[in-house]
Amino acid sequence: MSKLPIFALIDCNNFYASCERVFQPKLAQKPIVVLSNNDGCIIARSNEAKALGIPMGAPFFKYRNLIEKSQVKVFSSNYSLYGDISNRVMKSLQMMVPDVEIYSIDEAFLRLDNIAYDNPIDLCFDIRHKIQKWLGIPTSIGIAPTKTLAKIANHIAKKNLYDLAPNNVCDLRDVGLQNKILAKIALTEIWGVAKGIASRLSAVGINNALELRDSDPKHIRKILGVVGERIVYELRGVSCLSLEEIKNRKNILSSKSFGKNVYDKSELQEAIANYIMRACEKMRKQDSIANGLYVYVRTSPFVAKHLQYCRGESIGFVVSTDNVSEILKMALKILDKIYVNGFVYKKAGVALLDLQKKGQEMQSDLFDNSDINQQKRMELRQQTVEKINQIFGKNNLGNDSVFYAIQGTKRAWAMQNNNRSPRYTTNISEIVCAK
DNA sequence: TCTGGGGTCCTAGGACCC
DNA sequence: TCTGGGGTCCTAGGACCC
Repeated sequence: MSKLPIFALIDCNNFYASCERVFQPKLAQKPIVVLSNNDGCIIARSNEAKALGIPMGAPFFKYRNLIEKSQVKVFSSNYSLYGDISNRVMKSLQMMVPDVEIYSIDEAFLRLDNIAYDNPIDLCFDIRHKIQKWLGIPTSIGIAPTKTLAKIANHIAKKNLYDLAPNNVCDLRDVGLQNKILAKIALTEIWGVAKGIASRLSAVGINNALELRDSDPKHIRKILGVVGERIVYELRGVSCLSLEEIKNRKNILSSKSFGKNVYDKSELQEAIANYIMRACEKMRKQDSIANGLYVYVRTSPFVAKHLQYCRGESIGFVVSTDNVSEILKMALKILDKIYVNGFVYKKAGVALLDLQKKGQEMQSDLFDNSDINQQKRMELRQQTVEKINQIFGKNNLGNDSVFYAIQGTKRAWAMQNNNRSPRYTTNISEIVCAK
């Protein structure tokens, strides 16, 4: 019989809040919340803020009173900072463990078998200790024979449930322990099970992780499809999901709510143009080209007195492309079609669709008679613009050094983030200063 | 006054082909 | 009156994740 695999899931505790604390240590033990774009929703909370009863995802304005009264420190989201610290965490993990799958900005799966270390628990203690010491970020780790069980172990580790993880490391490899614990795990605590699937399961009398584990996989497949069947096996300790390599994105979105009401087409054009630039930048960074484009605009669904409007449209490209100015032109053409005067617009977005690796594109279309030399010139121009922007960065208004006129300079629609901390690690003018 | 953004995978059903 | 059957590809939409 072959050895069972050993998976670990490491998760940074209250990640965004912890990042803010790294540079403001006086905030240790203090309640912190971090807000979404436009300071709209609460998307991260320190333990102290959770204890005050502030829920995840709640609209900020609904809790403003409580937050002020309890002197909760409020931050707008600072993705340059979180992204940079995340990179450092992942790099550190890769130094300690050969097989790492970066799963999200604050989580990674590790394979702990087949490495020279006597006891995986000791290794995890060591990893936690080092991430804390090197980067100031607290973590929790769950260990188990499958990814799905490791997720559950991590859930236990984070809160030290049932006193199984006094050091924020929970080892759930033992079947006897699994038998005891899974009955206490709600369906929605299982990775891949949310409200919809949980209610379909309880309709057939399955109400916790143990009952799901002990169900007939074929029966579950009929109800939930192959995804559900896989969860049953994973809960049984039969690994169906392995570590995945970093894959290029297949779609890239850029969409944001506006910081104020928008009425004019010209402002929507500015916003769309800027979103296209961000999306193209990401696409070109991963060396992909797009086969399609989606653009949408909408009013706010929360303002009942305004007439609602939401419309998007996608197109497929005849020839796949990463040409920014061509994509921009097409996006503005879609906007012409979907824009209707008279609505109060609150959000817009673009998506580059069906991306593929550059250089692996299909043979050009027979009717593609665009001039190769012109294509080369445009590519060279784009690369030059990117180089200049890389060197000179953005101006105070948020524009790149070189940008399209249609991107505008007023950016009246742009989002608000009144409480953003400095970009300590990615912007030289905002670096910590010792006085 | 004020309600996030960015992803993935799977399935069902229609179009189309032989 | 009787009107095949099987396969693939594509797309929209649902469900989930962080």
